[in-house]
Amino acid sequence: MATIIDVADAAGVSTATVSRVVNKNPKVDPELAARVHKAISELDYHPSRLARSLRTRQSKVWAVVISDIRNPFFTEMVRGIEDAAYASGYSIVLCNADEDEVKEASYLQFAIAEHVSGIVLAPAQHGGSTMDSVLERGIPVVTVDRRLDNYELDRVEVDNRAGAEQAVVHLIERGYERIGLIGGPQLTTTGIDRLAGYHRGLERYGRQADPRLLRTGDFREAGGYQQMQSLLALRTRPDAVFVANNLMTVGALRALREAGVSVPEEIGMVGFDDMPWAPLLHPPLTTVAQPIYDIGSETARLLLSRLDGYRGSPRQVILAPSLKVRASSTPNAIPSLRYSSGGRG
Amino acid sequence: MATIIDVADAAGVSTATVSRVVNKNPKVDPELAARVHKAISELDYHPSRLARSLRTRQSKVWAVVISDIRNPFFTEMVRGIEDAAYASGYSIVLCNADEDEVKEASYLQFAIAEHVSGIVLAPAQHGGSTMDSVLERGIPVVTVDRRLDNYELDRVEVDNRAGAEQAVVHLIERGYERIGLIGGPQLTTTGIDRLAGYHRGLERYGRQADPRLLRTGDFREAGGYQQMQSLLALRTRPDAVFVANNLMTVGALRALREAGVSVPEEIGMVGFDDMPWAPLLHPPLTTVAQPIYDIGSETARLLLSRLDGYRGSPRQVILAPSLKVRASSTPNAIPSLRYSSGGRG
DNA sequence: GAGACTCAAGTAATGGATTTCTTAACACTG
DNA sequence: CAGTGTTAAGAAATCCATTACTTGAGTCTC
Repeated sequence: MATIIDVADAAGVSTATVSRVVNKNPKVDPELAARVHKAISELDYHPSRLARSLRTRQSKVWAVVISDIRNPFFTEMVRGIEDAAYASGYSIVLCNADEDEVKEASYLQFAIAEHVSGIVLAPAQHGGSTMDSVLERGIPVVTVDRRLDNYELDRVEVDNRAGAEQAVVHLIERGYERIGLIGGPQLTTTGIDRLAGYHRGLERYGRQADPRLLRTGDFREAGGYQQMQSLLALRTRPDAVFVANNLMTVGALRALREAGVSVPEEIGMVGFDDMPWAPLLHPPLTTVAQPIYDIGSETARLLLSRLDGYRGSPRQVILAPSLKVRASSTPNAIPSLRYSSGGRG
Repeated sequence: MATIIDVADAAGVSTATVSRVVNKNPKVDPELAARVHKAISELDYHPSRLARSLRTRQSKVWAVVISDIRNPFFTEMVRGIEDAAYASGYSIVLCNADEDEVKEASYLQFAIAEHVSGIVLAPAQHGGSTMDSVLERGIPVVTVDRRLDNYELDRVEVDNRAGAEQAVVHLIERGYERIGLIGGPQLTTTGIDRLAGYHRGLERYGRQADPRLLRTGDFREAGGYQQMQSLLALRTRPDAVFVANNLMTVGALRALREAGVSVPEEIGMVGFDDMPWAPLLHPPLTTVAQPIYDIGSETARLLLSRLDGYRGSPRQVILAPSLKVRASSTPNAIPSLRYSSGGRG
């Protein structure tokens, strides 16, 4: 493997000159530059990022720490980040914290040690994550989807409260009376905000939440399944349920299917996060859709501006969710319509 | 940020001794070691991986180059890899080649430059990927899901041919006559093998493929949608379709839904790759299920054994797929049964 | 007790780049 | 033509750890 010294020797120049050529320093004699280029291609020389990073104290890499790689929401978001990063010459190291604060912390340590130039974080817990060591080192951080309440950072989210509120209002307007909730962990801001939106939706119609209909899941399929089973075990079941994320919705639907409960007749359903297969479910699922890819690209934009030297106060980008009404929440729909509506838009 | 020199000064020893303590070299005076440990924790010293990797010419990182991060198959597989890697002290850099050979090559270059200790690759093209530069450097590579025909490498796959064959045989036995195919790119071994399995399934019943019913997709949702539309435009449509991957199946189902075609009555469907939501679709989807997580952990196992010094000839691990029969392929099923069968197993 | 041997600890080379500082060549000015 | 300024190129320091080699103290043996 050729090093800069080999190239310098081959081209008959110093390593400094090779470095200048590689880094496109304009004040190099074109003839010398040509010799260097020739040597580089002949020796198939590729600068060691390791050595370069060690010296410059930065690498063109972002750490993207997400909470669950199996959640299609996050992977689609990562795509949005990656496209923007790639276009600006950055690579991404994807770290799956698995909703585990310890794993998250170890990945943040990794990011520091690796001298990444920026971090995107979807925190496992809103109050956790001691980011101090990261921030001390001046590494810019953007939180996405969820936020950290104890730090003032650039962040991108959707208006989770509004989204949940819309979902509940929609269910009320469709005539549902006993609206249950399978919420997210109260350690996450999305869990908190969506719960708040649920309450606000009810309040808008002068209703109060029935605590017996409230469940807290783990944002995973298994949690949705369990919590729905628990709701079904009630003496008086809810007649509709708002489920606060996509994976839990899958689990909840499975529980309903197994119990032979018909949707939307016996129980109406609205999920959070739209997915390509949502309209194909039985019945097609009403969801609160987030502009996932845009969330990713907005996040990248904020990080890029920091890396570009922006030193202003933290910004927040709040994107609007939108309700995709489909059959799972429309008991009074004409059956033939029920399956045709709700394209992916 | 503290360096090894700071620690050495604080503890009153040389950097060599600090390094020995950090690397758990047993021949260090316990008293000195204690002083070093004290200094390390007081200064909050973390060794620079960069410097360490530069010196040792290896880093405890694997590059995992997958072809499509939006495909849940790959993300679940990555989980399998990651769990095993993490347990052995390795981190993972996930690279999304996006079915693009150029991007794939650039990520492989990145992996070399980064001195990763191993590479997991799901190649975009079976004959492409000049792995020469990687292999020259002795970096162990395991291909997964798809293989590279021009290199002899450790690899993990499912028996794609058998899976496709099973799917087609199943459709025949359910009474379907004109069985179409939405296959994968013939640049991928999975695309090739699943096509071969399709043919073999037909042959087992003495049938021949009707070329008008064969379509080649791109393993993405949009491709499945288009190809299904194209099949629906035929004068004599197929009465069943085998779709060679999960995302294309979603697209194909969307096309059917939009065209108002009933499944399984007018057209029977079998998809490749089971997903949590497959039983929840309308109708519940028959699939060829792969042991995805196990594919990931087997891959990690092969890579770990190479890193452990194994120098033997390349191994192949072929896992068996299994057919999950659900309603989308069973036109004669008793309706009430149709929705209860097909748990996730 | 001198020479051989052990062994822990230190010194310094090393990995591969970047970058500050220095040098030398050249042009320009008075 | 001496003195100054400009500038490209080279020399060498630097980033931070690992490790081969060296040193020196202590042990052992005859």
